[in-house]
Amino acid sequence: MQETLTRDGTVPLHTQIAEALRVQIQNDQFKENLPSERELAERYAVSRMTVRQALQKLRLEGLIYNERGVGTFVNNRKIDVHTRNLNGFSEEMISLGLRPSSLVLTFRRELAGPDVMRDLGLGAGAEVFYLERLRLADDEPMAFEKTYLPAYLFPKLDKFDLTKNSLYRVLGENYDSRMHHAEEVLEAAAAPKRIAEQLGVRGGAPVLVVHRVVFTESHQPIESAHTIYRADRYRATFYLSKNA
Amino acid sequence: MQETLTRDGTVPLHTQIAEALRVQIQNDQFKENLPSERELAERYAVSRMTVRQALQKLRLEGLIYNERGVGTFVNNRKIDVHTRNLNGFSEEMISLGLRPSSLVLTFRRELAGPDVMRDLGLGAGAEVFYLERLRLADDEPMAFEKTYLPAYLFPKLDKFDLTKNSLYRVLGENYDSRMHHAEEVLEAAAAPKRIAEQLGVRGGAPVLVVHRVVFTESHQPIESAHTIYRADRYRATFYLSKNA
DNA sequence: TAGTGGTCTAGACCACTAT
DNA sequence: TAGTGGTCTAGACCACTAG
Repeated sequence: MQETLTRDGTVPLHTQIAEALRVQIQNDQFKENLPSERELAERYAVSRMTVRQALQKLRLEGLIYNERGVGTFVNNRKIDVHTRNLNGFSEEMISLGLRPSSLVLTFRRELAGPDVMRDLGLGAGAEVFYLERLRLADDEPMAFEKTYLPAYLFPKLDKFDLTKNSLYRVLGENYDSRMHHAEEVLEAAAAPKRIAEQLGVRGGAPVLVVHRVVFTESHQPIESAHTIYRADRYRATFYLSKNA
Repeated sequence: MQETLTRDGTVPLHTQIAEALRVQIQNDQFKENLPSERELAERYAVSRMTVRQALQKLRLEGLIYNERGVGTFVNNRKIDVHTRNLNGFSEEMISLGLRPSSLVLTFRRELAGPDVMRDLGLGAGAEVFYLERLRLADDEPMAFEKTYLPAYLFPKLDKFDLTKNSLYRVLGENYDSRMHHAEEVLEAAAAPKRIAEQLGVRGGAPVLVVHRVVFTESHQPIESAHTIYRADRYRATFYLSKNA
């Protein structure tokens, strides 16, 4: 069997192979063990190093693992890694089998505070867009989210309807600004009254606070966000590796 | 300048290069930008692919980042990534500049419960070692930790004094069992009374619960642990990447 | 012994950035 | 134009595992 890849240089071969394998894994095309690296190289008509690059990606997600001298195997634990969802709240909820929706509570331009200035690498007096959203999953409150974006990078951002459009899609399609990596700090807290009310929990109930700063490929910070999850509805899963 | 590496095959060249670069980065040997990949290849007398493997490791930790057509740069944000500390509590505390210590509260052999059986892939009736420790940083309670280990993998584990020896060191040196990767689930909770007392916080205070399952290279689970951190003392930092 | 993943080489071409 | 990182090739040898 010879699989064909797009070779016009727009999408790296290893990315295409990784995505193809991901689909096949999700559809249980492999019982447990994947074809050997040499066989995959032949199947996709690429070198073995290219196959290894594709497998490395899936390995770091915890989707597969290797045994020296034995082979490559599918990780049968059905983990849904938070890391994998560097695409935003909506995608993560969908992958969890939930229907996401949002309520925009606030959207305005304002002066950046000291923490936001530091996160986004801004100077004194810089302005940001401040977006406050209630995030729902299956129409039930899941998280309260405060997002800050540098105003100078996204002129006229307030012209977009963020009720209907994904923020990341707006940034990507209209400003050519795409997330590439991010820093996240997770901590536990007691819900302040105003946020507890929005989330539908009692004041002081435990919440998981995820503070995320998102960067482009050239390491420019484009977003600082605080997502306050209901502890009874959300847990964050990570996959750690000595190779990372 | 020609750097020499150990070439007896015991430690991969890319690992040695990564560690050498890590030290140089910590000592601010590079102002901001690293030498180019081609220059590093020459300096260490290896191929460029080997250098890239070393850099990939540091990139996934968030220690460095790349700009196409420009170069490789040190990430100046002083983040202390939780992922990097796949070595245990002690190492993580030291990297945070704190002095770690432990108090063993319980250490016994017992029948595995259903959750532990699932985590460790054990059958009904299997036994585990149960270890309960209070983890201190600078002599102040930081976390309460419950650890489960398959008894059949670690016979006579109870002969070791875990007050003085690192658990991971004991497993590595005496049972040749080394952690290679792990799954972690993080959630927020309210501290139950008994644990709150140990941690020195009021009952119901927010805590960050980290549930970790540790695997060897051949994907055998060797440990299931629940670490309950004081929310006022601990936050977990992660670095996420599209390449992972 | 045959097959596997882990490592490594010595090149190559590309798109991109800075000058 | 020169230099950079991103990608890819077509090999190679090794340690390891299974039969």
